[in-house]
Amino acid sequence: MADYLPTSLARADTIAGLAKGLAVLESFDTERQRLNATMAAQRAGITRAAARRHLLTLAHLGYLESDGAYYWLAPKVLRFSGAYMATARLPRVVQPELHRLAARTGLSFSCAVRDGDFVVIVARSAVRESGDRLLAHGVHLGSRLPVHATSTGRVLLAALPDAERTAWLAGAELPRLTAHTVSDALALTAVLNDVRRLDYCLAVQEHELGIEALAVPLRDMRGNTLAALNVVTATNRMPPRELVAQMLPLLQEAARTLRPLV
Amino acid sequence: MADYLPTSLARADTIAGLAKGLAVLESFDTERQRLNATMAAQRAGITRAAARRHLLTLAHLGYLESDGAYYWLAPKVLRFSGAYMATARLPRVVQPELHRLAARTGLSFSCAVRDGDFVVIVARSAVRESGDRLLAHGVHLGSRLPVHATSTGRVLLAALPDAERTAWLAGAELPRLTAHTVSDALALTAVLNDVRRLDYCLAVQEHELGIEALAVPLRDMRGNTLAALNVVTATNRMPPRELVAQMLPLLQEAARTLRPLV
DNA sequence: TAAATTTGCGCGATGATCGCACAACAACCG
DNA sequence: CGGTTGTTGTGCGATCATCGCGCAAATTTA
Repeated sequence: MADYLPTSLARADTIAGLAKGLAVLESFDTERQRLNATMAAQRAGITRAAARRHLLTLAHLGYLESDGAYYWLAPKVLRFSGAYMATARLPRVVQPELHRLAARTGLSFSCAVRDGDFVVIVARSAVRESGDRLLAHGVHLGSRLPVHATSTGRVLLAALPDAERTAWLAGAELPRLTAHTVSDALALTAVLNDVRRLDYCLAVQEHELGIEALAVPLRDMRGNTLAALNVVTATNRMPPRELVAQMLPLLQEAARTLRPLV
Repeated sequence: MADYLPTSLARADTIAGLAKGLAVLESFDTERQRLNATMAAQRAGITRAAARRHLLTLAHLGYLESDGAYYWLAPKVLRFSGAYMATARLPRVVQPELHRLAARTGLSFSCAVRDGDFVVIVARSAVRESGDRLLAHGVHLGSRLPVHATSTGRVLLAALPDAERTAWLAGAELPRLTAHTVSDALALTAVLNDVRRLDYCLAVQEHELGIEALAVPLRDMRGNTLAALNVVTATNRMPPRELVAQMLPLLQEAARTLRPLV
């Protein structure tokens, strides 16, 4: 949804039509894959007539397909991720290292950055266990996972300046995703302090039952945290303690190797 | 450079701001990764002042990052591909089959659809040969490859109704990418007729030297060609004739298996 | 069949977007 | 070193694209 907060009033240079159109495009997500004008309007927070015009425009440009009444995402939207993946430095340098780690260990590795309340997967090397795809099988490039319940998200939150972290915590929702999710701001603060101290984060079954993950920050030479690297596995395949013992050194080494490159 | 059709602006019920904003966003590609207002303006075909406003809007919404003068794509653009991949039927059902093929053969398989002069990769299973990544290493999900010089592209062109094919050929550019690229409309017509007759396409070193690919159409139960499946390998690893002999049956079987699912 | 609800879309009013134009800055050079 | 030329940032009034109202058609419900 568009937020034109009056923080900086000089921001009159915004194209409303573009903001609305992207809000419409964003309202197609995992839950709502097919929308008509009415539904798109309420999801994007605009009027039905406006939603219709924006949907028609997006369909004409090829980003949506339509049967006349309903609209859904067209493959053309992949153009943006293709361009991002081809040009952005981060995924380009991180990807080979993730492949190396996956080949060496047989586990799945990802690299994520934060976007608001979510982390976005920008690189990933999933192991392909013939037959069973138990492991976070819905996680693609570009997947968005809640920042408070993921190892990568917490590493990225822990890297925020105190003021920013506090501000975020004040406005965050922290939904409980499993029985193990830390969904209380105070408890999460304590967790984040631990992450800062230890410089890694272990998240066991907080996002999905049976799944655990271990993340470390990826910093540049000036010490800015640019992203988080993590490894994901099933709890019944490797107990948490063993995960840390075996994988933390590998992740830290990868982060060190990548440091001059990112 | 690909001109973005001005016809879209002529159509009633189109939001000009949205069309321009997306043209601006599209002007970031592999060649031009960082743009300032002037460059974006000329690439998107709008005035500098307008480009500036649209860039600012996109940056505020989080789709672009900026240092004040230059702009580049932010990871948030992956949101669209994430949504597409999670919801679209085609990649969801095709992906596992591609993995199976790759695991069985040790070669790389893709699924592509057409978008204008390009094919868009919507699913892919690349083999990860430890160390050497000779194989079309720049091809990601969402990559766009020229339709006339790729096996998948030709399968998709061959499936067009005659009128549409002729119209496309009349306006197409057919750039020569290697010494082997068929870049003449008449010759391409002959190739496409062969593809129709054989119901597969072999493209040897037409897109990239040392690379060959074999594609078959993926049809639904009503006979509509929805996409193309292909396998890519190095010419020195498997001679063209052998590629067809060994891989064509597998691709055809995969297409048959997927037919009721797509 | 009628009533209730949803959807498609035309239309005139209005305010968002347009690009001109000028100032500030940078680069080049005679 | 000052003059000249090219580039960039952005304010401003005019204009035309966008707004959402509201009706009619389509669809659903009773």
